[in-house]
Amino acid sequence: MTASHAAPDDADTAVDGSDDLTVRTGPLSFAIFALARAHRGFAGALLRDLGLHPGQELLLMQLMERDGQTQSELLASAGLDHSTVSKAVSRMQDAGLLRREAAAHDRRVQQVFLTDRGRAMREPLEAMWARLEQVSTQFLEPEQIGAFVTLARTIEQSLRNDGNDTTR
Amino acid sequence: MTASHAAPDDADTAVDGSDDLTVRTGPLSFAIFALARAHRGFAGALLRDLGLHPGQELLLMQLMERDGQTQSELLASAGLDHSTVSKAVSRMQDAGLLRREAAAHDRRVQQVFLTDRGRAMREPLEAMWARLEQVSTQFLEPEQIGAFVTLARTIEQSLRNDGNDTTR
DNA sequence: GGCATTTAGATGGCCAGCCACGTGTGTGCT
DNA sequence: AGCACACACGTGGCTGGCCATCTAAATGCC
Repeated sequence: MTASHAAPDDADTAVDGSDDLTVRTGPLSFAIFALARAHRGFAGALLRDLGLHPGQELLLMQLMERDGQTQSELLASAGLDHSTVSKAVSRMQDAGLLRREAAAHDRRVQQVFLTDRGRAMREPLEAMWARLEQVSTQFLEPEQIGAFVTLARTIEQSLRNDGNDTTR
Repeated sequence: MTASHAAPDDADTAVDGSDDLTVRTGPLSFAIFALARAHRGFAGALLRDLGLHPGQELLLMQLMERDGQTQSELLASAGLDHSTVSKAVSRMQDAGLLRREAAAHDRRVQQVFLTDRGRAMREPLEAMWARLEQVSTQFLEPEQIGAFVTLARTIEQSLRNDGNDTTR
C-alpha cells in the first residue's frame, strides 16, 4: 500500500517537528486528515483481500444488522449521498453481493437484500473489522479509546451542526 | 451539504445508542470514519466557495510553505499516491494555480511552483483553514484538543507501522 | 378528481484516490 | 563502458463521493 515510497529520509507523512502552514493553522484538522488517510489506507488494504472496496463494508455490515433496508435508510446510517449509495449498490449487485427489490407498498422504494454470497462475508468482515480496531488501538489504554471516541463524536457533531446552521 | 436528508427521525448519521455491527465490533474505527466524513464534508463546502476541490488545499499550502517542491516531496507530505498528485497537479495547472518545470540537474523530477493566482489563495485558504479548526474545536478545551491530536497521531502511527510491517 | 409539491432513485459529470503498467532518466555494480 | 536496477512521473482503469438534473411515484392541497 503506502509502503512503496516509504519516505526517502525521515520526512514521514506525519510531518513531525516541521510545523508547516497546515499544522500551524489547524493542528486538529490536520491530525484528522492524516488519521483518516492512514485509517482508510489500512482498511482498504484489508478490504482488498476480501475483494471489497472501501465503503462497501459499511453497507454490507449495515445490511447484516438489518436486511432489506431501503437505500434511503442505508445512506442515512452511512452519511452518504444518495447517488453514492445508488451506484455502490448497483456495483455490489453486479458483484453478486446483494440484490434490489422494489417495495410493494411504495414502488419508489428499493429494498436491498443480501445474497448468500453477501451473507457469507459476515465472518471475514467481522474479523477484518476487529483486526482494524485491534491495530488502531494497540498502543492505547481502554480509557484512552473511550476518550478518543468521545472527542471524535463531539467534533463530528460540531461540524455537522455548524454545517447545517444557517443562522451563524 | 449533508443537510439535505438531516435524518427523518433520530437515526442521525452518528448512530447513537443503536449499536450496530460496525460500532459494536469497532467503535474507534467507526468514530474515525464518521469524523472523517463530517470533517471532509465541511471542509469541502468551505473549499467549494474558494473554487477548490478537497485535497488541493493541502498541496497549495504545502507549496506556500516551500515553493518549488518536487511531486515526490508533495506526495510524501500529503501521504498520497504519486498518480493522485500527478493528476491533481495537472488539473491545478490547467486551473492556473501552479506550474510545473523540469528540474535541471535531474530531468526526471518535476518541480512545482505557485503562480500569482495560486499565491493569491493564501489569505483565503488560511482563513478557511482557521474557520475549519475553529468550528471543529468550538466545544473543546485546549487540553482536549491536545489530547485528541496526540491520540490521533498515536493511532495513525500504529496503522502506518503495522501496514508496513511484514513480520507480523 | 386534478395539479403542485415532495420523495426515492437513477444517471451524468467531475474530482480524489488507488493500482497496474509504461516510459524516460539517473545510479550502481561488474 | 555496459547493463541491471531504482526512481520520478504519466496514463488508463476502476471505485468512492459529491453535485446537478431527471423520472416516476406518492402525497398534499384546492
